[in-house]
Amino acid sequence: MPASLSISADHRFAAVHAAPSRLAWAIPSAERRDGGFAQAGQLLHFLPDAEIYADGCDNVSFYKVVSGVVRTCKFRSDGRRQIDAFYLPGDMFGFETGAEHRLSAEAVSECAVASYRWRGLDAIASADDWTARQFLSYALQNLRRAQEHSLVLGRRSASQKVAAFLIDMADRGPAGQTIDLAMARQDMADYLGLTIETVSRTLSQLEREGLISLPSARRICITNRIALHRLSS
Amino acid sequence: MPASLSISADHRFAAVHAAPSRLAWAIPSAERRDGGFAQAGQLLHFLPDAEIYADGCDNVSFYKVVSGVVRTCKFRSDGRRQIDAFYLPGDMFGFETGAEHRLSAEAVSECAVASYRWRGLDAIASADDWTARQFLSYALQNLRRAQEHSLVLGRRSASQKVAAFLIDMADRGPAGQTIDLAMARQDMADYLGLTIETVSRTLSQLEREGLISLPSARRICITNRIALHRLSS
DNA sequence: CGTGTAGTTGAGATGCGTCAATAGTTGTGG
DNA sequence: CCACAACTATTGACGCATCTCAACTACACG
Repeated sequence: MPASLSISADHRFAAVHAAPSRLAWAIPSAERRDGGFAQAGQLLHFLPDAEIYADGCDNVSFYKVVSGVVRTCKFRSDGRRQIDAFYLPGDMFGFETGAEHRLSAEAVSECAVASYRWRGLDAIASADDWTARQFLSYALQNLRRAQEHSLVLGRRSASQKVAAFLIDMADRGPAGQTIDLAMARQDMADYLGLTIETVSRTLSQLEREGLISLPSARRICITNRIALHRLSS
Repeated sequence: MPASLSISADHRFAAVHAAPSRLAWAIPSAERRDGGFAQAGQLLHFLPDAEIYADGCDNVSFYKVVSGVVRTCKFRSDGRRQIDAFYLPGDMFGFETGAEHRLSAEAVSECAVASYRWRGLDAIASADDWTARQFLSYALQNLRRAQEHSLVLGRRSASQKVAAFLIDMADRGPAGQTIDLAMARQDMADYLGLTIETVSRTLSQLEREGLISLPSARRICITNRIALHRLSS
C-alpha cells in the first residue's frame, strides 16, 4: 500500500479509513485480482471536494473506491446539487454505456480510487468469467442501491429519510452503533432531497426522542436501532 | 406470434401495442435470439393489475416486456405504494442478485412478457458473449433509469416532476407529440411521489400554460416541447 | 484571540397533502 | 338507446411539513 494512502490516526475521517472489515475487503482484492479486471487499475488520490470526473466529460474509465468516500452528483440549472449516491471503500462507480458521463464524481473526504479503462460493453462481455461476473455484480449492486434511493426519496417524511440514511450508513460502515460521517450536512441534504436546516432539525429531533445521540456534528450514535429501523421502513 | 397476444384495434392501449418501431424491436429479438438468452423465454400473458411476481417471493426468473406496460413497486406499511419503474415493450426487468425479489411486478395494461430462468450471476458471466453483453446492456440501462428517477424525485417541484415524466414517456413511446398513457393517475402519482390530486392539478396547470393539451384523461399532446423540456431539466 | 466555516435554531412563507364535493367515463342491463 | 352504477379524474378549501431567510452558536485554524 503506497505511503500516500496512509491516513494519520487523528484525521477526522479516520474511522472510515481504518474500518478493518472494509480494508480487508477492498485492498487485497485490488492487489490480488484487479490486475485482471479490464486493465490494471491505476491508483489515484484526491483531496476533499476534488473532482474525479465531470458531468459531460468523456466516459473513458470506471473506478473502485480504495479508501475514503466518493459522491456522484448532478448540478441543476438553478444552482442546486442533487447527490445520486455515496460510494464507500470497496464500491465501484462510474460505469455507464454512453460516450459521456451523465453525473459528476467528487471526493467527499480525502480518498484513493483505482481507475479502470472502460472499453465498452463488448470488452466486458468477452472478458474472462471472473471479470464479467465482478462487473455484473457491481452493476446490480449499484442498481439495487439506486432503486432503494428512489424508494426513500419517493414519498417519505424528513425523519423517515434521515432515519433510512443513518441505517444505511450504519450497515455499510464498520460494525457498531457509532457512525462517523465523512460528509457534511449539505451532502446529506442534497442526497435526501432536503435542506440542511431540515436535516439539522430532524437530527436534533431524533436525539430528543432518544433514537440517536450526537456527540459531535459528524459522529452519530444509534441508541435505539429498533425504533430507528422501524421509522425508516 | 400466438393468438393470445393479438390486441383488438379499438383497445384503449392500442397505441402502445401497435407502435411499429417498438414491435419491430421487441418481437423479432424475442423470436430470433432470445432462444439463446439464458434459457428459452416462455411467453406469459397478464391482464391489467395482475401480479407478475410479488415482493419477497423467490427470485427464479427475470423478464422482457413483449407488449403492454409493467410496473415494479413496493407496498409500504402505511398502505401507500411507491412505483420504482415502468417497463415498456423491449425493456427487461426483475434481475436481482438476492434469493428473493425486493419489489413486486404488476401488469399496468394487458401485456405479454417473456420469462427467463435466473441461474445466478455465474451463469450469465460464463454464457456466450452475446448473452452476457445483452444482460449487461439491460442492467446498465435500468441503472441509468433508476439514477434519473432518483434525480427527478430528489428535489423538484410537482410541475418539474410531471414534465420530466411526460418527456420520458414521449421519448420512450412511439415518435410524435401524442402520448397515450397506459397508466392511471394513481400510477403517475406513486411513481413521482405525489398525490393524484397534485398530478391532476399540475396537468391542468400545464394545459392552461399552453405546454400540453389533454384531449382525454389518458391522452396527452405536447404542444410546446421546448418549454416542457426546459421545465423538466 | 480573531476569523471563517459548518452547524443549529427560530419565525414566517408556501407548496403540497388531506378531505370533500363535483364532473367525466366506462360498463351493464333494461 | 337510455338509465344507472361504479370507477376515475378534476377542482376547491384548508392545514401542515418543509423551505426560506435570518440570527446565533460551535468549532477549526492561523
